[in-house]
Amino acid sequence: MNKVSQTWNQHVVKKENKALVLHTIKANAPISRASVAQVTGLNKGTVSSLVSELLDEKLINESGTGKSSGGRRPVMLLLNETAGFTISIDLGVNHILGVVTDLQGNIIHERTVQFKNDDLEIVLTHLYQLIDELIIIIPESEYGIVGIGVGVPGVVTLEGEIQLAPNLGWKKVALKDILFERYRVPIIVENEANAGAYGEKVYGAGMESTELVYASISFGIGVGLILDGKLYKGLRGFSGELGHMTIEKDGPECRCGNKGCWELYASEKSLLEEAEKIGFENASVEQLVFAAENGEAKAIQLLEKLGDYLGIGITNILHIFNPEQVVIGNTIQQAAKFIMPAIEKRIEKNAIGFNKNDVKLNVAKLNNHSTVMGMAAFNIESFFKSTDKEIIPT
Amino acid sequence: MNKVSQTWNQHVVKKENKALVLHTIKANAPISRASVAQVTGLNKGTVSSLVSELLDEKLINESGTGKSSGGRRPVMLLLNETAGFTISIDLGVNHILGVVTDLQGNIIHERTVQFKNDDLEIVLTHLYQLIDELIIIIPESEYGIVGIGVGVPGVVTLEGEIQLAPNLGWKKVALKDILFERYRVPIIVENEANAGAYGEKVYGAGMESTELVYASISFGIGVGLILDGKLYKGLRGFSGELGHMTIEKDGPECRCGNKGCWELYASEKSLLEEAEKIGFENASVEQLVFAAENGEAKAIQLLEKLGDYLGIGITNILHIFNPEQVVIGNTIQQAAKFIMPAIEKRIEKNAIGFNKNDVKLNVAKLNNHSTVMGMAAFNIESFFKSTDKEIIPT
DNA sequence: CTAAGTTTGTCTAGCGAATAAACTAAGATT
DNA sequence: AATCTTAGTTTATTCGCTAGACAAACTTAG
Repeated sequence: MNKVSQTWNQHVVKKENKALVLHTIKANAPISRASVAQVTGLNKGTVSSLVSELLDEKLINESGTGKSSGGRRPVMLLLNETAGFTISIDLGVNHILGVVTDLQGNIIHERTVQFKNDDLEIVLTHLYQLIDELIIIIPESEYGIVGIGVGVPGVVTLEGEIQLAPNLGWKKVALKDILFERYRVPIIVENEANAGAYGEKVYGAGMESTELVYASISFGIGVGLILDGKLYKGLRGFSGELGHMTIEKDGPECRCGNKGCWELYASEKSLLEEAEKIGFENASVEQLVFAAENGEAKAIQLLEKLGDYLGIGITNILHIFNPEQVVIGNTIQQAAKFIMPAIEKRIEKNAIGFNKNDVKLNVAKLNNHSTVMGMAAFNIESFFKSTDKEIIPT
Repeated sequence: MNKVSQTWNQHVVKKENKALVLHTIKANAPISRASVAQVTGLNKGTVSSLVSELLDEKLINESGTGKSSGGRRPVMLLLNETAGFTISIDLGVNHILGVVTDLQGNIIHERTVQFKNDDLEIVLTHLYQLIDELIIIIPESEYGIVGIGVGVPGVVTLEGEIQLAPNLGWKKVALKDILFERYRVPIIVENEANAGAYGEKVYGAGMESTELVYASISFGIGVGLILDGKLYKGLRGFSGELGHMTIEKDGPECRCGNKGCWELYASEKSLLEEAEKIGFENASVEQLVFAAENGEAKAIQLLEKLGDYLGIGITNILHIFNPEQVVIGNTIQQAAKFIMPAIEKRIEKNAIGFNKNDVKLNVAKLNNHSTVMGMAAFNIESFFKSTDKEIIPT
């Protein structure tokens, strides 16, 4: 018989309590030791000693005294947000968006590259160049670059290998290993919709929600699932392929091999194809929205039809997950004014009352930064986990 | 600011370690103290003292000495499975299945009632009578009836209120309160598919799986989700309404208000309606299977078509969740021989490789006992949780 | 049959981490 | 100025785990 389970001992207790104190300071800064004790339920003395360790590790700072509430004035504590920095990247089909954030998720610097050719070697060159430029900008700090995170439009395994990125034309790219080889810092590679979901949960529209579904509507459709407050990835990391959920069982064949997939009706690609058919030649979403805003009926109809199709899939989502919130993100956001009412109308008409009553439907609050901020959140979370002392086994 | 979080202290450590020891004994019985220490990673002395407490609480028993492996012979430990009993019930549309189980999930006694009239008052009378009969049978024990659990074909809130049971014609029935009022023991009311999923996970086909989707195919379709090893219920408990997932966007209207719902194509109801159309008057699933087994082409075709429709929805499930296992349960199991190959064929043809490669597709191993055993598992788990000492807050 | 080695299970001492309570510090209130 | 309040530190105590010693009970080898 093999040793199998996590045992519980005082090391674990300390680790968890320390993380709790750190998280409390991060979330409520500036805050005094006394308030931390009250919020967490820990004893004042315990908090004092944990805080002193966190100060030693430069993870937090004292920031002068606060206001008295009738007695001695408190010493306020802050997260030392510049103790380290993340490099967080949204790798898209024809652009890369890269940011440097501090440990609080504040964007220190931002940079975008546009390109046409999606060949792996070429994109990697752009990526290296972008990362190298961001690295130069990062100020000196205690922990330096705590991680590089990349969100990609494709299927990513739990091990950070891109299995398939159809819109880039990539297969089996071990991006995590490639980047680690080059930069020797912790690397996280994650699906773009998963990252977007997490970004909206941590910094965006979903800060109050634990059950959140993020629908990334762009060229294709990807969905990120936050269930019970955590990103849900499935057995191998391939969950959330709702773009390839059949909504028309005898519909046309999708390139994925399935039939009548949602993204054949409700993606940017399908929108632009429909537009082409009725005379909008080579149009972009932006142009269609512009036309719609100028009152062009054909454009308005196109967008509303798209919203209706989106509503069909989102109704399914409500029935499947009973989420607290559904967030619509990625490039389609530009058309929010026209699609959101159509989505709501479809849900209102079709969804089961219990499942639609308490749900909030929102546009991504971080705009085109959902993915990049999700990657930042992954990086930061992973860094703080690594600062917990290792448990020494016997 | 309010006290908000669980703090970690040595009471929690002890509670968790004790639960770990108990669970290890439950899962590996008969087992010696030494082996428990090895398996859990806890110190021998710690195990000894926790075991002695568990013995005092009559939750476990010593059962004589085991075989020596070259030294002193071990004292084997067993779960005291008869320290208490559960009453677990599957409340169906025209029958009630009730069982008494011990704490290991062994069925001690079983009883079924059939009826035609689904009026609440009448069904409750049957239910009371059944429970009363089961109570009489339960032997004297340390903890007595540790809980009554009822699985119902309907939408159940987190608070155990039946919001709607369409096939029973019930609305807003606070069954949990009603039963507690009468029996004064812990009551659990849960959706039938959720219970079935849990039953298969704990005692059935899914014992090795942490990501399991259980599709209960009967008059309607309900789905239970085991994600990350736990039952996933969504924000209010209404997840898993995959029966009302649109698979034909312009399909006929469902009584739920949506269009082209999966259960309009792939449920027992739809099967029997189709059968009626081609001359099987007033047939049952059983009769159709009988006909198919006798080589009647029309019956075979009907069942295969049903399997094909099921395959469409299950393909969606694979894309949405990337599960480890999909289990088909409830009354449709009788037709497994004909529908399973059709389901597999559809998945093979339509599902994305990544999502179908590692998935296991199975028929419920507990047959028509999935729900009842799930309720037993809920009861037992809830009982063991309640035996953990309370953490005294300061 | 005996001596040596092995395994099980208990016991004791010690350690780490949390708590309670006393204490110091520094303000507000009357 | 005297007293009350609140913040933060220090000390003593408690609790649960671990290590290691030890006794009991068994196997194995000569």
